Amino acid sequence: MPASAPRIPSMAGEGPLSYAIFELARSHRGRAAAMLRKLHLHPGQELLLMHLFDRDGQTQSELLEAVGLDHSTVSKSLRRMQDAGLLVREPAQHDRRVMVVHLTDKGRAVREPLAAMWRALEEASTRNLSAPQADSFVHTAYAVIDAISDRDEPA
Amino acid sequence: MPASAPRIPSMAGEGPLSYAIFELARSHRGRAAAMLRKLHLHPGQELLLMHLFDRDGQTQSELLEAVGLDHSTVSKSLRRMQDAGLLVREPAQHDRRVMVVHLTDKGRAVREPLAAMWRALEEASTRNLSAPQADSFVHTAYAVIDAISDRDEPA
DNA sequence: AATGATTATGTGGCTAGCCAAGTATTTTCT
DNA sequence: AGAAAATACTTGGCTAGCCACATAATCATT
Repeated sequence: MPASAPRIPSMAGEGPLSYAIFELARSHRGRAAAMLRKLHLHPGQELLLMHLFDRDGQTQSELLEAVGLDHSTVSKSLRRMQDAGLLVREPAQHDRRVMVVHLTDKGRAVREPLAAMWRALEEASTRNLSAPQADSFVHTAYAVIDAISDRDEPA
Repeated sequence: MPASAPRIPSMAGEGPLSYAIFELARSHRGRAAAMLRKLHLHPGQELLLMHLFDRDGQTQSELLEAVGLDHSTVSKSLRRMQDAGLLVREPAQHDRRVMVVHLTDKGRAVREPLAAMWRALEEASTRNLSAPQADSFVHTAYAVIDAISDRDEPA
């Protein structure tokens, strides 16, 4: 029992849904991080790998657009993943600014274990949930994402 | 339109709920970070403040237990918050290991703006949601939290 | 063709967060 | 009392992630 249920500060009552998202994110990330560590991955790296599994040889820009993170974050993560032997970056021929990212054998080898991790994480997360309840949750989650990422400055 | 909807990698299909939590966490954190920046706070600091608003003069251990983060994280955050003039740390009289944390006037001044931020964040998050839908979402979120933070190693 | 803008990426600097190791003080145990 | 263990906190080291600035290469414009 490491998590030691955090106490809820009274100000959280100003935003019950927001606070719930907050706590959920922390729990979920912690759990995912523990599972990823067994695959020798750091949180966030699995996202890049998953996009490369879908299409190897993407440029850094394409990946960055796909994951939606800052380009500096992606740049640094990819460098560390290259250092770890998961992938290789090479400048493109027709445009020497562009870096093309290719998985290595070691990178490709993570595919099945990573898929298994997602299944295990999903199983753990939905343990207390009925199927419709999970569906509804996912649906609402995307509605919230739409609501808060729509425009930058609300007004 | 900064967010630029990230593409969903096919492996996310192994864990639709987990992936939704993932994306929701990122959107929500980004939005909260932007709002907190206007209060000159960094993400995570508001949690510590909120607990101090409930009870000033807590020890570092009590705070750490309350927020559920690593003690080193709390230690560093509190130091930076002290540097920023939000709070003061002083060793306790009866036990000189213990650091007692007190809000400064500047720290207390953040209370109302922070509460307003939570209300604004909640309003933005629930914009597309009916009240029962939001309630149900929160309920499910805590069910997921219970499920994944229950025990450390599932088996 | 040369200049200026745009694009693609890298670097530095900051905070959050974790783990592991270290220090200091108190408590416990022999 | 003295030694060992537990407690409270700090520090160092690492990655993620952001912003801001810098660099290089391509494209556009005159």
